[in-house]
Amino acid sequence: MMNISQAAKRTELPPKTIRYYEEIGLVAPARRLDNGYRDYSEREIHTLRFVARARSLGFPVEECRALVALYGDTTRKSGDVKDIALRRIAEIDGKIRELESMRATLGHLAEKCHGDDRPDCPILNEFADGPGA
Amino acid sequence: MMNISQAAKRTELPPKTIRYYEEIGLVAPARRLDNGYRDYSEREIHTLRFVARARSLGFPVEECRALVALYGDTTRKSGDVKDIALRRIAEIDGKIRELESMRATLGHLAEKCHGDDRPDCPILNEFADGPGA
DNA sequence: CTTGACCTTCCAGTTACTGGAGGGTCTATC
DNA sequence: GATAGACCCTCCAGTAACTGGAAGGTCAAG
Repeated sequence: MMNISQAAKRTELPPKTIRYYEEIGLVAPARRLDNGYRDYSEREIHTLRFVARARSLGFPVEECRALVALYGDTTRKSGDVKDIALRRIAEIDGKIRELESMRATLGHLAEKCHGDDRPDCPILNEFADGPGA
Repeated sequence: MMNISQAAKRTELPPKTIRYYEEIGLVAPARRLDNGYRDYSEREIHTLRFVARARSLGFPVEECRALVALYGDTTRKSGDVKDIALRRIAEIDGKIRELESMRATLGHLAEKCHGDDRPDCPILNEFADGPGA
């Protein structure tokens, strides 16, 4: 008799998110009690946690779906899982590079800006006239 | 007589995006020709480029709105601009840290995974049983 | 028996576009 | 003048992954 808010506590996912994962078929529909309430077993908590961990590492929901399927497939090849992970790593690396480039540009600009009551502002100037103009 | 696709080339924004920015009031509505086509002047190209640069540095559209307003306000305080930039930098730093943490975890896991035809997979194991289980 | 905290479903909104349908316009060519 | 291809317009729907809220049923305590 574990209702959705208990499941939420155990998985650290909000109830809304659990319902959502069920709705999109990322996890199997929960058993229902006579009153219509969802009832969770350890098995489902386990799957929800699996998904929560994958999501927290940045895997998009569709890849979580694939990962859940691989997890349930005892004939899987670990190479398939690793491929997904490596692709994800490459994406993360790309995003980090992009953010670091933004961070560097913004850092330089902020340094050059007095940040006082006067209107003169190198940040706006660069936005207006382009890099290094 | 600069139509939207010319403006798109000059600003490196897709025509759809330019229309969108107009629709949400991020930029002023373009003048229209008799046939209903938008017609852009240098002034608008300038603003669109301003927005494009701010967006490329990761400022959300709403902050771009604020930045455009500050740009047009000759009585602005550069401190207000700098505040926005510093907040943005803090956000970027937070995202970078988050991504680096994901990256580290995934890197370790991928290293430990053979990535061959066998089903045994430390990545799935960790997703299933939690960190360090 | 009522209050408050649950639960349910369904709908709308978020961010910043992007794709596509349906339809008008312009330019060049036949 | 007709047609083709490349434009332009508007409006609607969809994306990712939820989140908030309304409307209404349920349950446990007092």
